[in-house]
Amino acid sequence: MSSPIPIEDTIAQECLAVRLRIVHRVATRIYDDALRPTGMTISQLNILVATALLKRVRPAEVCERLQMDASTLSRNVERMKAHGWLETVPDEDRRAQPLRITPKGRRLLARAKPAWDAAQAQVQGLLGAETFAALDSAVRRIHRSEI
Amino acid sequence: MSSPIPIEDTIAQECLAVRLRIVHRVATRIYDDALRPTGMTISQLNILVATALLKRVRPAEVCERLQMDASTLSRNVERMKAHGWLETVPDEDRRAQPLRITPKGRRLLARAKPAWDAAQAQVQGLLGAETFAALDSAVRRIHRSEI
DNA sequence: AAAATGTAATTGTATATACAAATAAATATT
DNA sequence: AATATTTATTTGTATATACAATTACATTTT
Repeated sequence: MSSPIPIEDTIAQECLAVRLRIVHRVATRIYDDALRPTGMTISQLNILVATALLKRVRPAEVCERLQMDASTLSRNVERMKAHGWLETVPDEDRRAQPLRITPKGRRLLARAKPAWDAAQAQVQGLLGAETFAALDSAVRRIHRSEI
Repeated sequence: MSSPIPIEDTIAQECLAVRLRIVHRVATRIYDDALRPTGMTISQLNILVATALLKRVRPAEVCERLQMDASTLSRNVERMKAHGWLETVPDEDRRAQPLRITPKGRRLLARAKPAWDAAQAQVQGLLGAETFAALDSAVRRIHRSEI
């Protein structure tokens, strides 16, 4: 006669979310600390990188890539435009507000690179090599499944 | 003569943070969607589980386990107390405000279990088996390194 | 014992996030 | 062509998060 396992034991032992969220908090803290002297956060750096990479990109495509709600991106872009790091360019479809990185944004990116290097190395050490591969394949699966 | 690789290419190809944050957003969406009928979020469920597991726990210990800032936990607990899911019990050290799950909180936990099961299965499928192991060992490393 | 230091938690303020609703413009339907 | 539907983005509102400062209490130092 064994007593049933309490719900909290099962969830604590198996929950993916709690582990993912812990790692997310720790990593965000490390990147944000490193980036603080640049005035940018890791969330904003990821948006800046996506924009620089795609040259000229609609908010909706950044949302798709980063799996971010459009309203979240909108507020982040608002702050980044206020800093002069991003700008909006006209589009044939007048609903669209394509984004482009500004020269000031490019300079910020160059200045932030060493801070990113340091944070990346620190988080890599904390998470272990297998974690990058796991996250990368998870992201690929997410992007494939959203077709 | 090869041109240098642009900063945005390097960061996009290697950044742990962007991958972690994408997976975090997707997983949070799935758990929160599943839990919505219960009135609880996955962040709150994780706090409820930690409290139930430890019977009677100081906020500072929950913060340590979940790697959450004390002010963040304070606001979350505030909401959960307003719902009647958690309560504060007295402590010898009068600075401390130990937490305990209420009977209402226990009933919520039981009611939320099937929703958690469904979300957990869905996220497991999306992230793949190797991801749980990677995250779990990362969390263990984080907890060990914070001694 | 008084003063200084340390610790636990909360409060002020800001960013990050998402859902729901609104707005504006393009496309499809009748 | 007028109406309906869809699409792109923003705005309203709420939770999640953290840093800095504050409050209240405990411990250590003098």
